[in-house]
Amino acid sequence: MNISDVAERTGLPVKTVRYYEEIGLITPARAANGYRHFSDTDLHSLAFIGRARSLGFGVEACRSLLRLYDDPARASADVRRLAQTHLEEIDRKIAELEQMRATLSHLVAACAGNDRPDCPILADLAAMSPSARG
Amino acid sequence: MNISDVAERTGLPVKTVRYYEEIGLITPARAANGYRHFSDTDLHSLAFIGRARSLGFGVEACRSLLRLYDDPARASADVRRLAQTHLEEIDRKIAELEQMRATLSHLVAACAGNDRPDCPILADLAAMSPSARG
DNA sequence: ATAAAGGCTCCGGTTACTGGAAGGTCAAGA
DNA sequence: TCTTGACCTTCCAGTAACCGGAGCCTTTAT
Repeated sequence: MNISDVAERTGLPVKTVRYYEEIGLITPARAANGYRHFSDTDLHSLAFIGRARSLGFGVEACRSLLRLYDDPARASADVRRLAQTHLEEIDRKIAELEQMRATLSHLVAACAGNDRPDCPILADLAAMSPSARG
Repeated sequence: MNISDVAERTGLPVKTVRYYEEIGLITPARAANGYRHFSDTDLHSLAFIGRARSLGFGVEACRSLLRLYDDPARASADVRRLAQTHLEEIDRKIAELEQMRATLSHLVAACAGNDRPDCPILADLAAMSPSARG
């Protein structure tokens, strides 16, 4: 299979597939003309990576997961630990975004949104903290 | 005030303050020796930016907000629109993370996390979609 | 024969900084 | 006066995970 075939079948952009090769996640064979030739294993790895990426794993975590997948002697505890760590990171991000959302939605609701200059949003941003006020 | 003073008072790293000058968010004066000299206005702008950044606004949005803040003839509707757009972006991100979280926590819960190789997490990642199975 | 489609590499840009190197400046103490 | 150490400066490189495009080669179809 050529690169556009695997791109279509994995849903990954062609550029991304080349990138994954560049960073050593996959190592497709090369045809005589220099074209990449993807095996079913390559295709499978790419699909695996794509799925992991869609769950928010970073590419280095994907590399680890792929290694674990390829290791018949792996311990599921290692996989679980990776996923657990990532899950905690997601929870942190959600909490941060929820915090922003709370403040922001409050401010948006308080803003008249008309042609007058008065604006609680700007007022909030401009309110200096004691330390900055000196 | 020198750069470390404003850094301390705004809570922003020195490097970040220099960066904000580089991209034109602030334009501090320079002393004869080349040192940046920050006015109260600069300090205030930096605090404003820091607060906006903490609400998740991108630096370009910060630039817009700062411009609006400096424009006495602004319409609060413009500010509100900016904040509303950002709020929607936050909601999109939260939804995406919640989706990841749901799948991931399900998988983590299903994984024994012992020294055996069987792992539902890897099984999920390895499950090929029909399009890829082709 | 030619043109479109697909492939290749390499370079630069994205976001918002961060770290570090090399070197000038300033205030305080011996 | 000299030195030490804390500041300050600029410039360069790197981070995450790609994306866009230039310039060039190969294959496929007409």
